[in-house]
Amino acid sequence: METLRERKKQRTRDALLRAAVELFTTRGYERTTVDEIADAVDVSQRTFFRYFAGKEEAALALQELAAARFVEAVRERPAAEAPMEALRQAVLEGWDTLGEVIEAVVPVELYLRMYRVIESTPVLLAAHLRRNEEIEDTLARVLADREGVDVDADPRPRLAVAVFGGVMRVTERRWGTDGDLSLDAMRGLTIAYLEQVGPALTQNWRSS
Amino acid sequence: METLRERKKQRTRDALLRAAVELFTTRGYERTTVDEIADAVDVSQRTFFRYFAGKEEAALALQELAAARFVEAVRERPAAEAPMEALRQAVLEGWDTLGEVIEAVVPVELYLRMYRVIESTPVLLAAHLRRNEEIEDTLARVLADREGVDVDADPRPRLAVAVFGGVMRVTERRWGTDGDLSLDAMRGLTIAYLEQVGPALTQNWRSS
DNA sequence: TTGTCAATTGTCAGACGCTGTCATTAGCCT
DNA sequence: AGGCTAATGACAGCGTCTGACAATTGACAA
Repeated sequence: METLRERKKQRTRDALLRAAVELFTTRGYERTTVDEIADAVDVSQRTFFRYFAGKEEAALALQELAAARFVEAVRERPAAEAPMEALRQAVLEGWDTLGEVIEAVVPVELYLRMYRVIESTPVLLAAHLRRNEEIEDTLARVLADREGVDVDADPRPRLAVAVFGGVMRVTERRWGTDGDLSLDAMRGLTIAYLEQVGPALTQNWRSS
Repeated sequence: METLRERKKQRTRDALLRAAVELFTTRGYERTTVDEIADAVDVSQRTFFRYFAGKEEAALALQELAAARFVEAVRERPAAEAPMEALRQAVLEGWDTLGEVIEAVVPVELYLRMYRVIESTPVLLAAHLRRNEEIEDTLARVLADREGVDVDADPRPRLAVAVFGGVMRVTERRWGTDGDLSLDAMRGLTIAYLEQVGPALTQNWRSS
């Protein structure tokens, strides 16, 4: 069982995260100060920085949950599966179960709106993309392990993951731009776009 | 002919950029303050911010030159060329002629060292990746125009560019990690990695 | 040449993110 | 209960960046 101190810390962190996301999605990221977040939870500004390395980290914390889940899903895919297929299945699985994970902290509604804030805030988008690269690095190692190749000598794991990541980014952006901001819509786009990668690279666009 | 005022402005900007890159590559990005850059050129801190939107912009200005050149090269590719081939040729052409463009502002040596600074400085890497995405957006439009498809309705231009961009990023990172930090080495890696994309996506990695 | 106008710059003040330090508070454990 | 340690608050300070205003300097016409 958890100690009182740990429970208190968890509650403070959750409260800070909730307040931050709430403010970011209403007032906007840049127009929200750390002081406002801290005040909303009634702690000092210094305490905020003890729970989050910076304002950015609070803004990306929810995405981090989704990402961690995705990496886990890839790790648990059967080894017999081809690399790209494992990534595909893992990401689809992720969209299906994401709701539960997020809902434990904030309403899914907020998660979806936070996504748009990230996409429309240059500094957040930049941080998000950098984080994506770190995740791709992890995934490349996972795939290399599965296939028994050396990730430093063989470029194929990194190439495959980079291509997959690129497609997912295009999907993500399209999703954020379209009107339908739901996990179901994301699922559909993911499937459709992954199917079109082959044709986009090899076929003649004009003849279709 | 240029007016005196314009020449002076250009000289100030060049001097600031040179001083900034010089300091970034020696002392490091984070450990260099805007005041130091401004002092090195003997202007006020405020003036620095009139020439550059922020410290970041000064750090990425050289990369911006290279990127602009690349986009131009794609625009000038013959329309008959397949999309991916046009990108491939343009980027190779870019590596060949990059030296001249850079040398007009700073020694190429500094450009190459600045690349490593970007790669190893989280906030700069993040900004670099975001800028890459903007460029990919531009390229998608260029390709869509060439092929006569609608960039908003047809996902293939964005997918193709994203895949290409992903491969280039892997190449770039490998280049920065390897010892040989020359434009020739970059050229070689680019060719090799682009050749391996197909195999990485379709073939079985274990059997080769 | 000189006076007027506009552009460039310096100075100052201040917001905001973030960090180090130290005293204070509050939970933990014997 | 009382000592130990972790968490917090309060304060001071650094660095990036912005707004406002005054001073300077180049452009251009009378």
